[in-house]
Amino acid sequence: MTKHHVKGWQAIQDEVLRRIHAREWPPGHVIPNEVDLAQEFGCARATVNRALRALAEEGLLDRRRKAGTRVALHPVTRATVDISVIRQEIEERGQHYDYRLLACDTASPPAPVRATLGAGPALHVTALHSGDGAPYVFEDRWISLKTTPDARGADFTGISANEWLLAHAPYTHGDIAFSAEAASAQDASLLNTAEGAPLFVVSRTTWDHDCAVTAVRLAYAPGYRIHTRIGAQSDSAG
Amino acid sequence: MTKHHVKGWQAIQDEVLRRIHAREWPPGHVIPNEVDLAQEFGCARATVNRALRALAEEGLLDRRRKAGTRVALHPVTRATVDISVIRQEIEERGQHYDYRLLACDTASPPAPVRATLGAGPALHVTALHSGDGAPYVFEDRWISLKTTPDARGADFTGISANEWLLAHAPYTHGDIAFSAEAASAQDASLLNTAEGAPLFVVSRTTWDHDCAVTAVRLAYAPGYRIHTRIGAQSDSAG
DNA sequence: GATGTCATTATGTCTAGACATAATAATTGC
DNA sequence: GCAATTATTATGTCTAGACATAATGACATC
Repeated sequence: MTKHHVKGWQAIQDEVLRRIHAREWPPGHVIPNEVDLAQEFGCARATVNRALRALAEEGLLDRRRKAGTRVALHPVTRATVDISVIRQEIEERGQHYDYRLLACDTASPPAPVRATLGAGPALHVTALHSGDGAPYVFEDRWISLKTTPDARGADFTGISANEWLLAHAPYTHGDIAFSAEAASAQDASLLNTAEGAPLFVVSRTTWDHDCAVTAVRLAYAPGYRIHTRIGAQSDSAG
Repeated sequence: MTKHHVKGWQAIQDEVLRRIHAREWPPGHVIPNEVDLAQEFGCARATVNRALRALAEEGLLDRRRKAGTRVALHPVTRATVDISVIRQEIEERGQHYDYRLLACDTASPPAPVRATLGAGPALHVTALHSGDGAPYVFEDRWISLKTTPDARGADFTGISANEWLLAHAPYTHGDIAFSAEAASAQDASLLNTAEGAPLFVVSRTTWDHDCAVTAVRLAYAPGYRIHTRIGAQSDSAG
């Protein structure tokens, strides 16, 4: 009813956020429709739509045609993790980046890799990325030579496979998994830790349409953690 | 120049994506401005804006006023991880959810927790969540009684602190870290594994404006992995 | 040469109105 | 009563035009 006459869709978002947070609109509550809100805020419906859509994308609101907009009942915490190039990741910590190629052979990948990468010939590249001389992450990668034949002639001593692929092999979608693994003998010796030590491992596979491009296992040195913030938005604590 | 006359902003997004992917617009390339693209696609500028803005939010395009829009040079892989309520997480795996409260005391939190949660009195809640009888995750939580005094009277035997807070304690923002830790003696006995075993650990702290609400450490049973897809969009493989 | 102003440019956002679409509610026919 | 049809409703999207804003480049000034 009150005309707030705020300016911009962000101000509307803030006000909606405030009401959710203040439990004026508790979880599950159906909020007024866009036309009513537009009138209340003294703006066009498109502006309200912009604000509500953004909140829905963040998982805070559930929107369904005809049914209306309601405050999310199971506010799924949506954490966005930015994964950059390893060199960049190390340099952002203010450390000197160092890279060492360990091996690079054409081989037939083991069964678990072959399951995702396909049966064709593949390039097996292993490398160690270091920060200020200390081992940072061990990269164990398989590149499909069927999808990316150019990789055969690439020289991974100067540029990491990580970055070479960035520049030469596009992909359409991928698949990431985070897990904790016990360090193998190889992991341990490379990362300068004990066998069996808990390592943070990122496993990634990328596809170009239907063809798998590369599968990589990144084993980080002990102490590594991925850190991210959730929301300047609101939900409920859980 | 060619009029494609596609329908909808998603079709425009697809076409832009195709050009990026086909290296017609390589990384770093400045793409035509919105007005020109709108003319090419035979639509309003707002529609082009919608498509490009979505791609920029995904990290694929860099947009700056006046400078124009260019294909991202360092395509940061942006993985969004959805973290739901533990009960839901287990039930989605088709398992029977079981919850057991281990302890619930008012105490002064240890230094590392106190650093984030503040010096006031806090409730220490520990619990074990299981799926089909097998231990799934060990929850070790501190709740600030200054921020959430109601927690003192709550009964966490029937409902987990995880879910109680969802319903009673709103938050504005938070902080998540994923790491790999060696199982402590307590972790090991509860999760039915060996001491020193690699565990996937999620550490989360949430705030309500300036006041910390709760800090929790979730130690998952061995084998746990967080899994997510990246992009139906395009980038480069890395 | 260094600095400050102004015009230009591309994106950012807003408006008012329109049609599309999906899901629900009401109504009709059997 | 039950099923099929129709109306209603709220969101989804698009349009054409407008002004705002930030960054750049050109020009003028010191």
